[in-house]
Amino acid sequence: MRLMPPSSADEPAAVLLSVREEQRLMTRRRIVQAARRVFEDRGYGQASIGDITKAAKVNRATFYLHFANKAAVFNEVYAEVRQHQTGRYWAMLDEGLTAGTEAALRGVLDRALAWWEEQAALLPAIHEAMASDLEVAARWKDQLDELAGELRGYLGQFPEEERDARRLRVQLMVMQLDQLCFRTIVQKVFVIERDVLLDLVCDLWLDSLQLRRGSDPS
Amino acid sequence: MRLMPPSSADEPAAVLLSVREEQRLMTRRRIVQAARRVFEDRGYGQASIGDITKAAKVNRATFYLHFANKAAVFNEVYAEVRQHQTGRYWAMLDEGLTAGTEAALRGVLDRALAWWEEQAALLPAIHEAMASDLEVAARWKDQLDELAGELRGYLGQFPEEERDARRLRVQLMVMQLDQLCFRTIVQKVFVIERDVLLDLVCDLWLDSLQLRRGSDPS
Amino acid sequence: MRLMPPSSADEPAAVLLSVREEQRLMTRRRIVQAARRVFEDRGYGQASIGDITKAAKVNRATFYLHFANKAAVFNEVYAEVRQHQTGRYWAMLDEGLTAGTEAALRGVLDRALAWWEEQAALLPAIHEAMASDLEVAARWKDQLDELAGELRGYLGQFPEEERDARRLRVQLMVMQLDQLCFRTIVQKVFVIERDVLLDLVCDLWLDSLQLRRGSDPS
Amino acid sequence: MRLMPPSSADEPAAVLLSVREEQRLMTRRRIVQAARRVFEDRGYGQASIGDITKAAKVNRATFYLHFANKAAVFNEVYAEVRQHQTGRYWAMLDEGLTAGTEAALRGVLDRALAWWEEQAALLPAIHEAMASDLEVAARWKDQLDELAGELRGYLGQFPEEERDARRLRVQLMVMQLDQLCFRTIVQKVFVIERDVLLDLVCDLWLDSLQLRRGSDPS
DNA sequence: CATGAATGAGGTTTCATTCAT
DNA sequence: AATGAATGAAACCTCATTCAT
Repeated sequence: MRLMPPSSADEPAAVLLSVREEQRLMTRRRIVQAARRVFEDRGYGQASIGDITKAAKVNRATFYLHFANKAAVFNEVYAEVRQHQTGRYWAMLDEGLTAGTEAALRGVLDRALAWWEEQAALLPAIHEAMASDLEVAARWKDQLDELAGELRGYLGQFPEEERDARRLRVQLMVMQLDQLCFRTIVQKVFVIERDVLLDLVCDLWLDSLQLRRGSDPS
Repeated sequence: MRLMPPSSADEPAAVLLSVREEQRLMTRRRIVQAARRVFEDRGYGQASIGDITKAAKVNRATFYLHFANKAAVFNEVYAEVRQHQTGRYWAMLDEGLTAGTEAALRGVLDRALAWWEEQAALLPAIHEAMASDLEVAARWKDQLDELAGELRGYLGQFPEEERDARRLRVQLMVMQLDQLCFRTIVQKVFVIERDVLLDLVCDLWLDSLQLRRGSDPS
Repeated sequence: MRLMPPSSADEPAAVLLSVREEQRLMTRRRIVQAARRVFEDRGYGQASIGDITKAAKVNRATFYLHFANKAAVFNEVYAEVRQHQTGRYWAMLDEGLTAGTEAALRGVLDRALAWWEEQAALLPAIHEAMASDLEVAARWKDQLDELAGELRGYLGQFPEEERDARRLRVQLMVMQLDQLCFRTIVQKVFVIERDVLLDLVCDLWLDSLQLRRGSDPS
Repeated sequence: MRLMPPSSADEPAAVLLSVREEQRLMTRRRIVQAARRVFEDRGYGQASIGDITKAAKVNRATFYLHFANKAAVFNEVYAEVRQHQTGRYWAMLDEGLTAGTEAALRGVLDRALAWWEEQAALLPAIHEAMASDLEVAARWKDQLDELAGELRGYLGQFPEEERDARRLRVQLMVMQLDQLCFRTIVQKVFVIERDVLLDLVCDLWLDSLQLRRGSDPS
């Protein structure tokens, strides 16, 4: 599609992009950022492309130069969120589970809740998109699978034949946490204080994953 | 106003309705049933009122005579699903948990999966509506709370002060099951065989709810 | 249309009407009165039959039992207004013109303004109907012609051959007064104080109808 | 933004418009002209936007690109009519009144009648709109006020303190003429031959405005 | 590359009107 | 005589999308 990129683009960090290319990326960026704001304000279904282009101060037709449709921008917005999360989050979870102590687990879960609190604005849109758009749901599953890949420390503790079941369990617990956070933090349809919530979840994980309780003794 | 109904009308329960009333209810019923079909086919967001009235072979204006908008019919469709579920399902769950044996629990969860399999067609719409419509989400929460009310047998086993936490745990496990079923049975984004799924969930519940494992009697 | 009115109806005042007939008239009356209120509130075009039946607390279908359409009720409402006006108003005008003095004329015009002020609420609807409905416009012309019939005193002063032109002139002046009142009193698009308005019109009539000015001497 | 227009664009009056602009104006023009035809055929209230776009062979959405609603196009149509009238008409009236002779006045009024005859088709819509839409009524008042501004010749004949009253009188006579023309020429609810009408009006104006009758010289 | 203009396809809603009761 | 239910037509409006510039 690009005809004359004078040299290799997208390798390291600060390659020289042609002026055009740079403008193009900037516009794309503007659209993505505007889209995020719009999705936060209006959710997924209610957000129209008109809303997005208006927010980005870009012509509606320009949008179609960069994205095929609403789902496409949404995926880009969502990808950013996931990128931000994935690296740290999962690795941390592995550490916490490997340590296996209540304190470690609590730390991890506390961070998870914090992440939810930060992202609260965008999450209704994400849930909506996930419920209505199979493609988005598939991405979410990918993420759960990435998680599986990161659990090397934790899974290493178990004999080969148990690992699949263990991995699945953790995935289920994460899924449950997701739901819970969504209903309590985002939708507020479930009303529990943060501390109580944290205690509850922590206890539940300890039992469900059969981790040693409380005092990690000698 | 009614001149001639020679004897008591409208007392007990399944009384003679006036002809008018009956026709009216039939039309309403047709709309609700058609709506269900449409929601099953197209999900919530993509379903238009035109689709529904076309399916019900009823004039568009007639729809508005019975319902204020799409959300209103949806609520009626959803209410039917819940009614169908609630009575049996929760009571059964209470029994299973009270028995506390793996076999009993497995039986219950098997029934739950069966329910999900039956309802699979409508569930995408339900999830969509729940994600985008706070009111529908609130109904879902109500249902979880009804559940709590039915757990008399199970909760009775615990001392007063533990009950709240226990109740919450069960609710969380149900929530998790919901999610899991949705992703595996409905969206099929998670691929697990039914047996494996059942084993997994059963084990997880036993641990999470700290029920006695396997053979109880002997 | 009436099958069994036991005796002549509509002659004097208190003929015995059959019960049905009486109910019928009452309903009709309710509709007309409600219609008037609605026309006053919303004008002619914006008033819907639904508005009227809602205001009359009568079923929409009932409306069609009494009137063919909106124009039909409007005509009945309008007829009442005209009835109320015609008798006094025109006779008075004849007297004023016959007297021919400024004082007399001023009295008449003052009453005319008062009438406009009273009717202000309904007039926008009347004007609207008159502009869009030829039939209503025809009624208005009828009224102007009735006026002509009442001017016996005034026209009697002139020789036979002049009378037509004189009559026409008066009609034109009334028409002008109508317009003026509508713009000033009802639409308030023309802003003049009442006194100034009265002076102006009075002077204009004196000139236009060539009446003797001011002091009616000897 | 325009890079290459080598020399001055858009200065004087009938400049080169960009191709885009020109196309846009053409479309707008088509809509306005079609609207006029539709208003002539169906009046104001009965004319729908669908009628207009069908007549213009333009998509309904295109309409909304150019106008906010029916009232907006109507105002543009009406503005054209007024533009066409204003310049000549009022100036002519001033001349006629300044001359003050019956012949001159008759000439003016004859032209006025001719204007009404030309515009007859659109006038029902105009009256309708004026009756139901206060904004349109306000424009009509503006026009009467413009008239006032043009009467320099005529008003100059009177002492300062009389001018206001004189101006108002002329305005009233114009208003009356409007009404009369509407009822006779457009609605034909008043039936008078053109000559008789002209005589009548002419005489009436002479008296009302106290102009010298008939023979001017001597 | 970006844009203004135009389109077509729907969607929701409101009305006037007619039947069967 | 009065009504509740149903209808069909149409109105208005909004969106996603595509051209020509």
